[in-house]
Amino acid sequence: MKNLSPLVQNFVLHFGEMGSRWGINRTVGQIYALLYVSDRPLNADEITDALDFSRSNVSMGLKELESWRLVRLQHLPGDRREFFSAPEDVWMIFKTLAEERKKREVDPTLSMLRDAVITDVSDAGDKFAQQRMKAMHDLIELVSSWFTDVHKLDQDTLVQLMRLGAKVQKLLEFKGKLKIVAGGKKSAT
Amino acid sequence: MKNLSPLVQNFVLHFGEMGSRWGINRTVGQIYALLYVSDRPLNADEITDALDFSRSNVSMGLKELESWRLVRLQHLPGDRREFFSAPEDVWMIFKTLAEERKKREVDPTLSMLRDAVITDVSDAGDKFAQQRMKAMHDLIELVSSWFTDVHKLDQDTLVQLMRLGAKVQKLLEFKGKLKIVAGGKKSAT
DNA sequence: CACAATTTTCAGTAATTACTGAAATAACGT
DNA sequence: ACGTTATTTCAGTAATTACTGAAAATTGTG
Repeated sequence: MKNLSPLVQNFVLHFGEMGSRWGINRTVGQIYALLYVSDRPLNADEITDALDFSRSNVSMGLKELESWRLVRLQHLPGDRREFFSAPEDVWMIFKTLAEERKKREVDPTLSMLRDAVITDVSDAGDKFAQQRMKAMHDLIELVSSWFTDVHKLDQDTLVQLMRLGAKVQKLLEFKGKLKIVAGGKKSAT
Repeated sequence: MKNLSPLVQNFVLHFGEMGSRWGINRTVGQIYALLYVSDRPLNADEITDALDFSRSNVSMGLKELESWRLVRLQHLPGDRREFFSAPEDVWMIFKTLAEERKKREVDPTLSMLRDAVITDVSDAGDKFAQQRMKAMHDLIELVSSWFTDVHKLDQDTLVQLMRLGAKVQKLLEFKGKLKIVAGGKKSAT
């Protein structure tokens, strides 16, 4: 790791370690971290140079980051090389990450569960297993469609909701009461 | 994989694959899946038998699942062996998982970022990097403290909130208006 | 189109992580 | 305390995943 300040080096190394706890490997994590804190787009050689692993590894790492939509490729005028940068908006990054993980991990599971619960089974053990799968399916579906829904909200609303935290309960209770008063027959569900 | 119905076998295999995308390895994923759909606690030998890998591997896998608080150990009267089961409440499972991941992945990152942003730096590049780290820190802190907060809500409230989805925006707008009317000086933040 | 610069691919190898079997330890009943 | 049964540990090995260097492919330029 050449030419990296201790501050950046530390950040990069941490992301390397963390990366390997997720599906992403160490070098990919480091490349992303480097791009994230860089004040300008970097080309593959600069990354190779800064992080000290092979040029081909950087190439593969960048490909992987592109598949996660976490880096943007751009060309600088009068320069033939490809430059990479990490989008600046942290909320956008968060959303992208959530979307990709959902696509790769949640959706396949959901579809497996959906198939499983509509299978005809006679065995008592299978019946029980199916109930359990249904419970899991319903939870995942609820949470993940909530996620998709909430993605549509603009950033300010999202921040407002987060800041509200557990106090959202009061708001929901209040909403319940409103419904009773307004609708008469509707209960506070 | 002996004595497993196709339904269960499929579920178990899927969890094995998925497990390896997370930090958890294939066998641990399979053990959990098996316990999750089982209608009674199982002992280590039964698991070994059903999944066809070594007794010692099962032992290690169970230890790992215990460290994630995803399985419960219990003793059956008149039986010396240890029996394991997966807690039934899916919301509880989800919360446990979120808590553990937060503890293992988010908290260390947060603490690294906190240290990084309070470091004194003079270099312009470092100053920029620090800004970026601050943005990341603030987002993670917001989301993760929201998580902690929301954990305290009872299940029904949580489900209600999720069902509301993007409509929560209306509620927040309404809340804003209320504040203006009631407080006079308070703005709808 | 030929050449130079850049990026990608991929077979081979290194490093890491997962798994096993045997031995050690622990838990219990007599 | 002894023997039996259950569980854990751990060194060795297998399997997987990550990384490299050299060669191939691609891209742009005169």
